[in-house]
Amino acid sequence: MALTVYNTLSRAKELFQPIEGNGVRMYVCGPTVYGHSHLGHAKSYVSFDVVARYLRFSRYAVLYVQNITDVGHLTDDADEGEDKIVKQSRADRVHPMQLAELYTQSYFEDMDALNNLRPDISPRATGHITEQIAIIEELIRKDLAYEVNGSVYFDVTKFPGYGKLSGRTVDELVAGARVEVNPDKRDPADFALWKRAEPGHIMRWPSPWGNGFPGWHIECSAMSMKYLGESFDIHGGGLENQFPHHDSEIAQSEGATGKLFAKYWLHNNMVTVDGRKMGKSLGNFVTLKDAFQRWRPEVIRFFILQSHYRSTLDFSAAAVDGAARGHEKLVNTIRNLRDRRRTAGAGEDPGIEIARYRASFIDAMDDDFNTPQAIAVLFDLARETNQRLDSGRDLSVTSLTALDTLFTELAGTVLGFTLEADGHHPEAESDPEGHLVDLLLGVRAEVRAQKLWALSDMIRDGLGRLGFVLEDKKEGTRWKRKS
RNA sequence: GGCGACGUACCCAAGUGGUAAGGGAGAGGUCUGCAAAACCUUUAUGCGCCGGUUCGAAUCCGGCCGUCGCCUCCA
Repeated sequence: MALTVYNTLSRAKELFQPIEGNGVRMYVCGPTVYGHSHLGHAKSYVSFDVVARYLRFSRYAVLYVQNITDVGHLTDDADEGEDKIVKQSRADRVHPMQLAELYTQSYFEDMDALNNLRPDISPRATGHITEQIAIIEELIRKDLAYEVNGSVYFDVTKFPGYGKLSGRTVDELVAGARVEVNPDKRDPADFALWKRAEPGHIMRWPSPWGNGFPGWHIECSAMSMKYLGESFDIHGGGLENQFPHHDSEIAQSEGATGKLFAKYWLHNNMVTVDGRKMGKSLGNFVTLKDAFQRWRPEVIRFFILQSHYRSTLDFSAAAVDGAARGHEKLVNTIRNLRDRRRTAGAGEDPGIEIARYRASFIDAMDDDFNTPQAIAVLFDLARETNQRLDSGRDLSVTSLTALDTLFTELAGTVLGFTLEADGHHPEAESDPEGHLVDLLLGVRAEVRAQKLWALSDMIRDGLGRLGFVLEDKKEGTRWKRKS
């Protein structure tokens, strides 16, 4: 089977085929940095991280660009529209660039914690004003845009396909318009490419139309085409950005170049709370920094990947707790496997069909990145692995290593899980706390040899209260930190 | 009003024509001094409701009910 992806442009799953050879050029709409990232951001960027990881696993040469929007994201398109970063920076009494810097760093911190690989390029919108102006000039030259009072608007009536991504027509847009019509616009559906800066507006750049700042949509066109070329393979982003953002990107880019902009459009669905979208408007969002207080970042990642990227994911503490237990089961399996391998010799082969599991996993991922299905394969593999480990048979170090490699490849390389227990790593023991626990366990082993169970349980309960979980095995006692 | 999704067990969640994955929780059991971990058994004659097509439908078609998203900013 080959990789198929759901393309929003055709509203169907299509066979994935890069425009040129083996290279995949991929652009994903990054965050507007005026606040800490929340679970919704995590779903989007974990999803596309897995897309990039899986493409690389499938031997494509991926160039992944994800922008940082640090200017120009208007609260609306009317003249009252305000730059969200400017607005927040005024509230916080800091320079807009200071605010953008703070939340850019916060964003990377959170994404690193989630084990998302860094994009190959993370361009900033403010660093690409020249490129944005160039596109706007080209659009004016082609009569697809017009200047009014120092602002420039895209004329949607001149671009016949406007709305093709979201399946809208200009007529429908006008009929349902909820925004007061800006008198500068020729058509109510026209959108801003460049806005005149009012006196006192800090974020401003010189342009052929006077001092101003870029509109929201143009930065993605500028940065994607600069680094990926006029036509590239994948454009990703959140579902809610289909319109107007992505339709406008298509109009600007294809209007300027006359070429296909992006071949495949991938959109991830929303995180909901009690069935309602988690977002800034409703104020019902959970920041990642808060979530990480309660759950390990890897658990959040696991929770996200247990649903499909195109499905909504309903957040509740109970649901994440459930995911945490499932995640722990996989962690325990890896631990069981590695513990056994340390003492294994030239035993027998357990007869687990590694190739079959690998193929099932790939089938799932090939089907539009079906990570819930892929994780189900991992659970099946985990059950069979534990069965063999419990069977009492003497398993060979070779076969155990092969299983470990399989887990590391599928769960680790592709899905981005380390699946390491948070605690005892006998090979690399350098933390004093660990040595103290080991010391206590040595004492407890003596106590247990004398069958002084009350004393033994006292140590176990006491360590339990301090956050250490003990497991008495035939080979000795094992411990880990509570997750 | 327009456009688009979704509704699967107590919870989360796959499954787009062939007789309901996986995880959590619950119940019972094996192992254990007891736990923990792991394993085994078990938990939806049914996939919002009503019709239709078909040998066969959670999956296709029609209607209805409900929830949500987009049409202003949001991943």
